This record gives sequence, C-alpha cells and structure tokens, in this order.
Amino acid sequence: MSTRARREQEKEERRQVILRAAREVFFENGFHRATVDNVAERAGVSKGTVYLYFESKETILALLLLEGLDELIEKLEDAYAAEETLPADERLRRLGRAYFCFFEETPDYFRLLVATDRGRFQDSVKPEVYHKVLSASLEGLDWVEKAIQQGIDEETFLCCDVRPAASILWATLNGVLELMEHPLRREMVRVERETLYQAALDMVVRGLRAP
Amino acid sequence: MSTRARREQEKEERRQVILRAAREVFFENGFHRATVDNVAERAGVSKGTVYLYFESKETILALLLLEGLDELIEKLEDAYAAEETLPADERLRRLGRAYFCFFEETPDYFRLLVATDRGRFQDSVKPEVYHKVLSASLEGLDWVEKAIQQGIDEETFLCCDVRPAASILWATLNGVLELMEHPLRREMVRVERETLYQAALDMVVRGLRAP
DNA sequence: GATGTATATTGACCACAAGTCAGTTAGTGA
DNA sequence: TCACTAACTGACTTGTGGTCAATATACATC
Repeated sequence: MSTRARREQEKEERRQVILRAAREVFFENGFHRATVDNVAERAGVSKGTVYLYFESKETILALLLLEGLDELIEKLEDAYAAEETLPADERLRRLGRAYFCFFEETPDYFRLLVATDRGRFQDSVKPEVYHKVLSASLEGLDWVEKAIQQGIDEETFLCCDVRPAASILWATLNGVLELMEHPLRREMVRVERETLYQAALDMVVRGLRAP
Repeated sequence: MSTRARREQEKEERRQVILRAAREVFFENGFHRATVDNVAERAGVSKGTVYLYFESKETILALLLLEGLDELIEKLEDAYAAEETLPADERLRRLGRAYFCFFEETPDYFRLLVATDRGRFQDSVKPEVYHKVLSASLEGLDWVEKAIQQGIDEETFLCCDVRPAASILWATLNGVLELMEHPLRREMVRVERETLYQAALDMVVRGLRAP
C-alpha cells in the first residue's frame, strides 16, 4: 500500500520537475522558440516521458498559465483585503496597481498568455483545460466587481451593470499593457508604460464616477 | 521598352494573384492552419514561385494586414470628415463606431492581427515591413487625437496629453474586441459584444470630460 | 525560323520540431 | 531468482516552412 502511495508521489514529483523545466525554457526563449526537446533535456528526461505526462506542448503552456493566473488572483485578493475601509475608487486603483505589479514582476506570464494564438491552442488543449484558462482569466474580475458595487452603493459611481463595467476596466488595462509591449509602439506613444497605465486607470475610474 | 514595362506589369499582377489567394486561404482557415502550399495551389503557381515574390509566410500576412489597416484608416478619415461641425464627444463616438463597423465587416483582418504572435513574426518579417505594420496600426490615432484636441479647445474635455489619451481610447476598444473574441468569455461577461463596446466607448468619453 | 541569353517557374529536397510507439529498463512481489 | 508490471526511451513518422539546381518560357538578333 505504501509502495503505491510512494509511486504516486514520485509521479507527481516528476510532473512538477517537467513543469518547472518547461517554465524555465518557455520564459527564456518564449513559447514558440522553445522546443519540447529543450524541455525534456532541461528536466533530465526523454521527450517520450514529457508526452507521457502531458498531452501536448500547448497543454503545458495552459498549465503554466493557470499557475500564473492563480498567483495573480491571490495578489488581487490581497490588494482588496489589505485595508478594511477604503473608498471604492481607491480600491479600484489598488487593484489596478496590483495587476500592474504582477505584470512588472512576471511579464513572462503575460507574454505566454499572448502566445495563446487561438488556432493551435484551441486544437491541442483539452476543452476542460481551455475552459479553465479562460475562466481563471476572468476570476480576478470578482474583486473588481466588488469594488464597483461598493462605489454604486456609496453613490460615488453611477449605476451600471457591474459585470460588464468590470470587464471594460479589465479590457482597458490589458489593452494598454498589450499596446506597450512593442518597443516601437512605446516609442510612438511617447510616454512610459507605467505613465500610460496610470492614466488609463484614472480615466476609467473617472468614467465610472457619478457626475 | 514596352516589353520591359509589360513584364513589370505581369509581375505585379502575379504578385496580386498570390496575395489574393493568400487572403482567401488565410481568411478561410486562419493563418496558422493555412499552409503555403495551400496558397500556392489556390494561386495556381508552385510554392517556389510564392517564395519568389514574398520573403516568408509572415511577410504575406504583414502585407495583408497593411491592406486592412489602410482600409481602416480610410474609414476613420471618412467618419471624421463626414460632418463639418460636431461636438468633440460626438466625433469620438463616430470614430469608435467606425472602428466597430470595420471589425464587424472584416473580423478576419482583426483575427489576423491577433495571429501576429510576436516571436515568429518579428523574426521572419523584414524590419521595415514590421515597422510599417506597427506605425499603420497607430496611424488611425491621428483622427482620434484631432477629436480630443478639439474637445480640449472647446473646454468640454479636461486638459491632457493628446497622444496618450488617444492611445488609451484605442487600447480600450481593442481590449474589448479582443476580450469578446472568445465565445466562452462572451458567455461569462453575459452581454453582447456590441453592448460592451458601446459601454466602453461611453465610459472612456465620460472619462475625458471636464468635470 | 534558328539560336543564344536572360528571366521566370518548378517541385524535389532539406531542416526542424511535434508527436508516436515498439522495445528496453527497473522496480516489486512471490 | 524469476515473472510481471509500470515507467521510460529515442528512433521514427508526419507535417510544414523554406531552398535551389534543373527546366521551361519569352525575347532579341541574325
């Protein structure tokens, strides 16, 4: 019995070793340039073993993304819960800052998320995993929704559907980060990423305010 | 002399034939699923010929994107110039609508733009072409900037850097369109794409207004 | 027309990477 | 020690972007 349990544990450890190796390799070279052979080599196993543990290269990406998203959601929760009482707009700003910090600390996760080019990804990842990634990427929205609802209750924000409003805020911040990913575009916009991000956050919060 | 000129013309025609074929094939299957052999077959030439006219599969994508962006910029210009006098916020709304219409009419272009997964794209496209795509994708901003400047002059918008403000508006609308590309996400947000887009446009315009 | 030359086109071929599977190894229990 | 099972391996298959030596075509000249 204990043998069986140990076996299971060893299997899980191998899995983690491969996952860790994949994260390193993907972060270093970017998803597209990285090869499964690289991952296998880094993990000290053969390619066959990698495919024994994971369906496809894209599945590994999906699992790494889920890790990243979990981390992000935690950060958002912390940002929300850090202070007991706070006006809604300040809460929103803190959530926005938390998202930005996450991006600055681990931009690689964000880049991997962008690497999710629909075609291949949807084809080679099990529907349930795909579903998980999408829903996780919206889970953080709960905190944003709470903050907006608070603002509506306090009558500092104008009344609106909370879910769509939160989605727009989310989409805006993502749009800015994505826009500023290209050095060339950054140059054309002529401000720092952080400056633009802050301005976007301000603008959206202003847009939510009751007149 | 006339022979030489005709040669040139024929060459240009071939080029266009291949480009047209590529557009069809890319639109039908998506960039990643489409193969260069497909394109060649559709154009009625061999794969070698395709590579005689274009550097790489990604270069073809870039050129198609440029076509799409040109069309978009034209639409924005039309939307701006359609009426002589109009308050700034209404102008912005019209620009936003025009962008949405472009997206609805030719969503394939947008999808191809998303297919621009950095890694490969940057590697296999000549820097000048890459530069052109990026700058074209910002060229439409000129009209947005004009509208915002008008609002500032009229003192209906609060004073701000025009370029970054326009970029944020742009990023927001892109963010929403991108967000709503996934049926699953659309389901989770629980409103129609157009509704969310309209709300985002309203929110940003409100965010620009002077208190 | 015949011939030579330049230009355009071809498709067999190459490189490389994802994914497979028949065969090998190693751990376990009797 | 042996038989059995589960884990692992890496050579192989397949698919695709990209190349290039061989070939065809068009044209100018006589």
